[in-house]
Amino acid sequence: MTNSGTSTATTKRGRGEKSSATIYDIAKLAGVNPSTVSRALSKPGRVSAKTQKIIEDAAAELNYQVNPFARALPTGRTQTIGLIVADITNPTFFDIIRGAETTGSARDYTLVLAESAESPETEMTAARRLLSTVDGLILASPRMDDDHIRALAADKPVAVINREVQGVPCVVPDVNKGISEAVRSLAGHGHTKVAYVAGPKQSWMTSRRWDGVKSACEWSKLSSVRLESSKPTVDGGRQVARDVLESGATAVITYNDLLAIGLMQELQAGGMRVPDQISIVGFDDIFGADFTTPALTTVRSPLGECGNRAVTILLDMLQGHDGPRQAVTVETELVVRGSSGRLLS
Amino acid sequence: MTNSGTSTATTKRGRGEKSSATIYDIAKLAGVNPSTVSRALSKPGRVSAKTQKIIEDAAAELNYQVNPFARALPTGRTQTIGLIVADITNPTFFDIIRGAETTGSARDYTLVLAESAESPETEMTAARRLLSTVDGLILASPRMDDDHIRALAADKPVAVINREVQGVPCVVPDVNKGISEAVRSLAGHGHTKVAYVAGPKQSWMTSRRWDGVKSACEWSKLSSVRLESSKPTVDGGRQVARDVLESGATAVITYNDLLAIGLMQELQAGGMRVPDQISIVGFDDIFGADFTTPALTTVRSPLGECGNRAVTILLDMLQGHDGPRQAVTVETELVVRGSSGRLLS
DNA sequence: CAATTTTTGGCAACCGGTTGACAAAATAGC
DNA sequence: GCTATTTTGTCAACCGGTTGCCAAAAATTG
Repeated sequence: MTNSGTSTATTKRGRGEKSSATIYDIAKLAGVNPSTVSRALSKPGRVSAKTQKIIEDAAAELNYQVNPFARALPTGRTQTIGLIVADITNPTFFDIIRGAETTGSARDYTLVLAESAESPETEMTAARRLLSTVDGLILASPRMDDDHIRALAADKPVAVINREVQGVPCVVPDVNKGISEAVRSLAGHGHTKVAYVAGPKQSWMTSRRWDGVKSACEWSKLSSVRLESSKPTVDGGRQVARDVLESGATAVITYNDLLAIGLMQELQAGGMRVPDQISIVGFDDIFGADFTTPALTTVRSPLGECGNRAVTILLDMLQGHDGPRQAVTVETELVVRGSSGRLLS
Repeated sequence: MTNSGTSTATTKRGRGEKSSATIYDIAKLAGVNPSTVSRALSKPGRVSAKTQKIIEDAAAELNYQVNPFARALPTGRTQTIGLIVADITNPTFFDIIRGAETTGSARDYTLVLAESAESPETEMTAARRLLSTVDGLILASPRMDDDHIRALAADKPVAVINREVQGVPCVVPDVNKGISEAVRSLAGHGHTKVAYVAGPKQSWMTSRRWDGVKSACEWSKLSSVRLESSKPTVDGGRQVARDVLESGATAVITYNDLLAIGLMQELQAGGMRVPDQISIVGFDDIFGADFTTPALTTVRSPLGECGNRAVTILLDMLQGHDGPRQAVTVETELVVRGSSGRLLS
């Protein structure tokens, strides 16, 4: 039925767009059927070596590039992966994006980025929209609930970073290792009371980290207290400074680095000497964590590896392998800088 | 790639993929021809009001979502924009990305992100690859040469941020305004010699900023000297500290904030008091610029607006309007923080 | 009321690939 | 040399939309 091999090369194709070579052009140049060209380009081996060479040479001569839409239509595949992050300007996601992009590129996949702006509704909308054009989806610190995530995973392969969801492959930093190191370090410096400044209420990682802090303090026989913050930002850290002082804690572990930085700035502005009078430990080791004076001690999450592993899992699933049954964990580690140390008064 | 789509879901449509409604399903339910459905959905008005309603109701009942590949094939349109940045983890690009994404979303476009890793070759490869799937492309601080950029623009609409390219629409911060404010401020504080720490040699903006610094210093009768850095990073700033001291300058303007931050850290580690003994001014007001002690004085580029304007220009071009003949400029402004001030010794 | 014009929905070709089915050509086995 | 099997290229239907062309129906005009 389709007999477009008769239409001329340079006009009327791709209506209104600049024309470029198609498999029909290659077929004409190589003297074979377009289906043979398609097979040669997407299933080498199904075509003889001699024919394969003729077609490859013709494709090179015509500077042929496959039209991804035309290929996606019959196959449903687009060689793209979607990645949704909670906040595109939150540096926690930089290395996740970087790791995902690097691994995807290595396997000829393009990354499409979107953000949820911390809203479960916006996140779901973005996810549904992306799912129609990508092969698989990664959700980094997703805000929607587990059922919604599983519903998405029923459509196409989904991987989650920074949260465990039953039935969906996940990559999660093992926060307990880094927290244990942090608490051990603080105990060794003579601290006896640790405050934990929490993150967003709907964040799975907020309570995970609090659980880790509590457990580690119990182990090291330190007392611990949880303080709420209004938002996981520098400003949120500033706002919680009074609560921290009133808590009587001499060491603070925050939900993320931004809170730690804001807290440090506010305490220093009030005359507190860090770490002489209070030690501060952040989380994630984000970009800018070492800009402060003193530089921030923090629990580093290997976020690049999170991105890397999530993409690897996704692409394996796209190739027919089952996703891992249990969450893949990556290790955190304490990065000691100047903001934590021995109490001097 | 392996053919994992061997299992069928419910019917033989979308081979191997989960089926969903198409215009053929709507046509059957509404009792009209598929072409009528297509017209109703993409050209309301070309169909009678009565038929339009029947079709819209049927589409809603079937939870119909247009397949973007199928639509892209005959029209060449995908409702996506590509954005290539030089370094995805360089905070200069965060607000560009944010501004672009926000404006794109508002007009129903998806943003596809890629990076050039500061390499003209990688950038060209990414650009060629993106151009086959997006409607238009934005290059932020591109590293490829002008001819290559114009070649891309010959294929599809292209807009450039942070650089002027003849024949291609550009959005460029007017660095001279911010630089003039910075130099005026330094002159007012009694400084007489300003060092400029340059950025990447192939960066168009490097020399633009140097020209601005030179001119502003001449105007204010300050002497100026240009120092090279090995890379536009915190480490690059550290490495140039000795050169800065040897130059005898009492004020420094750097190519970007990262250089300023590294420089400040190294000078402070060597016992210099900022700003009492040397003033430091950065550029762009990136994320983390106010983490330092003292917080960094910097020339803010309205990067979000750059992203915003570039998308607006691109989408206007996609709707048939000509791009602006001259570069669109956005104003920079000096943000005075603690790292610049009066000399005290 | 008839002729003319406009509106509207259907037909089918097309976008650029993929792929099952088929038959011709090539190869292997007896 | 003949038969059976395998290899290989072609045919054409398909993926899910779009749209030029056409004719029937509806509306308008004289």
